[in-house]
Amino acid sequence: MSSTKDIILACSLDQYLQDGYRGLSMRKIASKVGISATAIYRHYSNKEELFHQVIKNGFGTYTNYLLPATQEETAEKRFYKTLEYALDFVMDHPRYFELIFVKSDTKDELANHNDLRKDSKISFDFYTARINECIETGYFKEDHPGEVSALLLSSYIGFFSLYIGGLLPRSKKEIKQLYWRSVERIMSGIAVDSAATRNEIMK
Amino acid sequence: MSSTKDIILACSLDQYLQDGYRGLSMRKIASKVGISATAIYRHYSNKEELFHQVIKNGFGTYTNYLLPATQEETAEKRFYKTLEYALDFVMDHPRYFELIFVKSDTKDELANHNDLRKDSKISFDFYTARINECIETGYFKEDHPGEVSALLLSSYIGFFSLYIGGLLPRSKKEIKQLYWRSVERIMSGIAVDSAATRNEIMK
Amino acid sequence: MSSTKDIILACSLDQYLQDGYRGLSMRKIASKVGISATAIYRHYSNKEELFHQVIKNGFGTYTNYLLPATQEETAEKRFYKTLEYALDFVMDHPRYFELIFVKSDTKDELANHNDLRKDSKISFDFYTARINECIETGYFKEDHPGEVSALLLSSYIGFFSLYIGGLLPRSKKEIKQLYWRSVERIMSGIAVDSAATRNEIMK
Amino acid sequence: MSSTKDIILACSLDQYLQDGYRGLSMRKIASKVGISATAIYRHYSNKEELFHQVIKNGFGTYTNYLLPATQEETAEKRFYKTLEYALDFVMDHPRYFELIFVKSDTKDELANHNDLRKDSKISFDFYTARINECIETGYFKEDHPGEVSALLLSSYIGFFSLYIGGLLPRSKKEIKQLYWRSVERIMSGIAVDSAATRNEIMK
DNA sequence: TATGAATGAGTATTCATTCAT
DNA sequence: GATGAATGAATACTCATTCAT
Repeated sequence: MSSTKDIILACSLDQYLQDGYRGLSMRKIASKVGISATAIYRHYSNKEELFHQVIKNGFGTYTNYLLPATQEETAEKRFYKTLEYALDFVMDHPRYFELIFVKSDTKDELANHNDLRKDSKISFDFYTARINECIETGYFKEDHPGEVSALLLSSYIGFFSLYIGGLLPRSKKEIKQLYWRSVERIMSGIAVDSAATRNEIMK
Repeated sequence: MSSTKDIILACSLDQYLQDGYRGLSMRKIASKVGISATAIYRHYSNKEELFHQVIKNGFGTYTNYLLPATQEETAEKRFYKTLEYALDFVMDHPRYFELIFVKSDTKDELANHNDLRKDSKISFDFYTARINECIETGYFKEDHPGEVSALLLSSYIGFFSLYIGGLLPRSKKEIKQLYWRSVERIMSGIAVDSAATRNEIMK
Repeated sequence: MSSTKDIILACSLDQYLQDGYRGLSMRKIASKVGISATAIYRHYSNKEELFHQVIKNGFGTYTNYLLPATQEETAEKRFYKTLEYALDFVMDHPRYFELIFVKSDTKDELANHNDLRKDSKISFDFYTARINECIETGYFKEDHPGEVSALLLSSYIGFFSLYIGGLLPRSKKEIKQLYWRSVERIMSGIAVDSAATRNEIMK
Repeated sequence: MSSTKDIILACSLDQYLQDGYRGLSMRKIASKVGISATAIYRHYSNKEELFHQVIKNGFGTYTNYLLPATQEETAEKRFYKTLEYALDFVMDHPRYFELIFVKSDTKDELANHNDLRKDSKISFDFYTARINECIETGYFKEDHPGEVSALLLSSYIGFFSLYIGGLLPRSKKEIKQLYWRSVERIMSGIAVDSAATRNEIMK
């Protein structure tokens, strides 16, 4: 029971995922839907509103990838499943990933629309909640959950941003393995333990 | 003694940093420079070549920020100075950072132009070289330098991508402090040591 | 009840017949029609398609001039009526004649579009068919109909090409008479009969 | 001892012969010559004057092909050599042929410039002179030399116009043979002799 | 709900030409 | 003789949007 409105949205997404923002024109969308360009205005008052919905859907999809992680039994497993599902998401929908995490068009939207900010915050809070659990169970060091969450999300976004941009030229299989090795590095640290030395140098 | 050619370049950058790629039109650039739109073509054969130069300048600037790090005395200091200068760069030129690390327009350029790939590779190799030194001096754990480099660059890009996108709403001062705390976390790891457990869960 | 689409076509023709291909610009056409330049694109997807239609109309008109010749009773009359109608065509629509027989723009179109080639072939085949009849009835010498057709068409095109170009500066009436005298010459030959001599010289 | 002026002319010709009139731009010519676009204006006051000279050269070349025919011993041989050299010309320089016999740009020039008309008249008169000779020697029927000349030139132009336009798709060798067969047909006529019948039908 | 027609602003780019040097 | 800088008009074409139906 998908209304024309939904079909327009889906095709906009399609079009965006295929050609990027520059390929997202009302006419192309309309032709993909099979209606006239002007018909879109029946459902969305202008391009901005339409694109707004597209982004909203993007966040929704991402969230739907993550949520099942909550069904795992232990905090540790919930944490790792979250990482795994986030990996699945970017592997399944690389341009989706771009849409919500990389594109500046999206960031402009985020800056101007509170509802999208809320959506985007969900993923962040989801990470934070998982991390919090791990700290509480003693699996993670005592730390500030939000900041750890920021670190993990940063690494995730930066990592796949490089990959999608072609700056980590590996096969899908290799990139997955590298992803997990990177996770492991963040878990255990890359430096031989000498926090004292570091503090001194870092001032 | 800046020639028109240089002024065009500077204004293109300005225009790009202000409005993004969508706002980068020959006419707008020209009006910013104060010449006719067609006069640009005397200096750059087309928009692509002009944008290419803009990006090239971006990479150049970034590289110029990093290079002085090599003058430090020890591998550790060279490593931390690299991180510090990278921080300076993004603080001084946040939209520049976007230009070379985030914008997909740039990635398209990278995909098609070997010279830019080379430029972009420099920063990666620079990181790798610093890390390699730290491993050799025993300051870092034995590890694959390129992969550690990828992790650090990922975190850097993702972190400031979030910040610039407004998803880490902090003051300049706070973000710098958070940056260093994140570095420290990567150094020492976020998990209580139990690699065995991790391996089991992560399969 | 001529739609805007038809008016555009007519004005394109007008514009072309007036200024040649170099004067055939979307803007000029639009201003002639009395609509905005972009409105044309509602009806023709681009200049090429529009010009394609103009040419197609040209061939159509030409064919419509010739066809009635088939209604004559004898092969001879059908042949001469064909020549007469071809004359009428070029007299009524000299720039039309140019469009389909002279302009290299048209030839480019012909080279790239099979449908136009088909249209253009019609006139040739029409001639050939008329000639074939005349050979069969014994009115023409035994000969290769296609080659005779090529000769007649060549003469026709070259003759009026010269006329339109102003290199045969005569009145309309005079040019018609000269046309028929030229036809007569082709019919009966210009040389005193001495094929043997010719063969010798021509090797 | 070719001055820059001559080189510009040669390159304009080159450019024209290569890309047609639409490809004949001052900038392209200049780059071909190896000078700046504005330097052309030292030698030709504008594009029109330059193109004028190009056409003039075209006629000159054509004439140079024909002239040696006068050195034959008999009127008949001079006539056939003329036809042969005209064939050579179009085979050697098909785009040249186009320039002076087909292009409407040239015709516009002819219409506006007496000197070109004079040049163009030379070829016509040359034909006429050859034909006149043949009539006087009794090799051709008694006839109006100028009109016979027009017929021959018409056939020549139309024939190769079709060939160059791709409407007589034959090999170079075949087209030459067809050319001579067409000449033979014009010599001896295509109709079985029955001028009376013709006169009746043609009224 | 939807369409077809139309618009005006905008896109990159090419061109012949002028002018100061 | 020649150049480099610049211009203004023109090119085809795309776009989001409006309006009458």
